[in-house]
Amino acid sequence: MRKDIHTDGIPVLCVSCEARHRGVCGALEPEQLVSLAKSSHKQKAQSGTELLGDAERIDTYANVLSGVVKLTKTLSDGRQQIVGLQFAPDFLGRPFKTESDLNAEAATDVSLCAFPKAAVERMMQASPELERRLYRQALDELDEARDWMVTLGRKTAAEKIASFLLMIARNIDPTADPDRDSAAFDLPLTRADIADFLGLTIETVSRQLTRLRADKVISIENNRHIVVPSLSRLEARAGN
Amino acid sequence: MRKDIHTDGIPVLCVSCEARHRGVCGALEPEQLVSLAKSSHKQKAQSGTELLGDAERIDTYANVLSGVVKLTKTLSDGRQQIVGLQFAPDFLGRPFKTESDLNAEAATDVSLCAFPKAAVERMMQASPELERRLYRQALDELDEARDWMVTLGRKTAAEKIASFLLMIARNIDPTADPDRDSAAFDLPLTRADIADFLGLTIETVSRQLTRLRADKVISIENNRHIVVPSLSRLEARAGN
DNA sequence: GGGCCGCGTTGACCTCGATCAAACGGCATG
DNA sequence: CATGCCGTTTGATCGAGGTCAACGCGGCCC
Repeated sequence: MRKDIHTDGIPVLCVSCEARHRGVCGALEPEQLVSLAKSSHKQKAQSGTELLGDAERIDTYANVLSGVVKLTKTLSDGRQQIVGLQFAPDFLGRPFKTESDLNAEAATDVSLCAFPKAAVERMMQASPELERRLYRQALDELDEARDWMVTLGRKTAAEKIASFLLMIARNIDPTADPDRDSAAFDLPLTRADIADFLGLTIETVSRQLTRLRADKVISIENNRHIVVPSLSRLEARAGN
Repeated sequence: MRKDIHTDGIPVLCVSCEARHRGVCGALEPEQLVSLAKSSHKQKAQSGTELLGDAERIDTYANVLSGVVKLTKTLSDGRQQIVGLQFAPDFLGRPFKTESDLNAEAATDVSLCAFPKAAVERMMQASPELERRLYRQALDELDEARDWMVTLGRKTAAEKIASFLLMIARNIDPTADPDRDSAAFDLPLTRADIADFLGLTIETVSRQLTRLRADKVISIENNRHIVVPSLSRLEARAGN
């Protein structure tokens, strides 16, 4: 499934795009890939780095190769809301707009494959297949955003936490068997980030996590590592 | 601005698409329009009609010609959340998926211009310009969804109501001067719908509306007609 | 007319999650 | 080793918004 295409030793679009029908590889002919590759550069950013500021000009697109990127919006008085999480191999960018209205920040250490905006847009003109791929991702992100609207608007704190853990379990390791009933993973977000994602406070997040632990639905090691013995038992608490 | 193209007397894609860079007209050559027109049919639905059920097969797309369509998601215990509102001239449909995971319902009396899914998808293959138009709308809807996530997750009930009224004022009449400071309109939603949109209860919606009225920020006639003497004063309460 | 229904408002009360405050553990630094 | 910082947990209290209940108003049907 993995398509590591190399040009002059540079790995290009080098993620398993097929996993969730995302990313841009697979949409291009080899010679197009090589052409795009020459304008790309690999990029590392450690946790907390701002990748794109609000009201900043967008001049690059990027493929997330590893790690998690959080998209946030902030009200004038500082209240913050995470409006999206991008996992590998998601594509980071906003076509048809030159200015961003949100912040992109590395939630964990992140590696990216960045392209000049112009190169991607030229390639999009040339390859309807690429444009379609990006269109699909936009629609998938829209579906996800709408699912989260339900969580934000109508679920209790306990249900929000359960839903969040399920979402992470599903996204953090796209190669895992989708039919498995147990999972173990490191949380890519701090309690503060989780709170900003779910529209809660850190205290409530902490309390609900300890409650899930007390009820033996999860176990927690080192504050970050989560073990879920039964995903279905967790799902029963997500309120869907 | 208005492009009413008629074929055999049938008005086709007959809305002013340019208004908000939405809809599909303007993206097609006249002969393509005519071809699509032949497969289309105008459709009226009165308030409350379900246009598309959850888990139903999607076999038509439609352009909203007038009225408002609400997109909802429902949890198993009946809690409901509105995840999108479609105004004229928005396009209603979900490419690349055969099954819906949400409900579409006429919030007001609605008129639609419906197309068979297959016809639109054939046209999309033929016209990259049309696909791009739809891609743009998907990105716009994604931006809107993310804005609402902030509202749902981080704003108070009072701020939610103010934000909602502003959104309606901006969308209900796309021809209005964007720089005006006053507005008057009929609410396209019942109190229950507004509650489902904002993640509140009808009682809270009612209380916050009467509070805005008491503070002379709005006036209300017949429960539905809203007059906003100063949009900027309303905006000051939206908490952005 | 009277009764009913759908929609909206208002009041009294309660609960969930926010707020305020304190303390803990890990880790880096002097 | 003490010190401080950061992320997290836990406890005590408060309040915004939910819940429950009553009532008002207009339209519709008998």
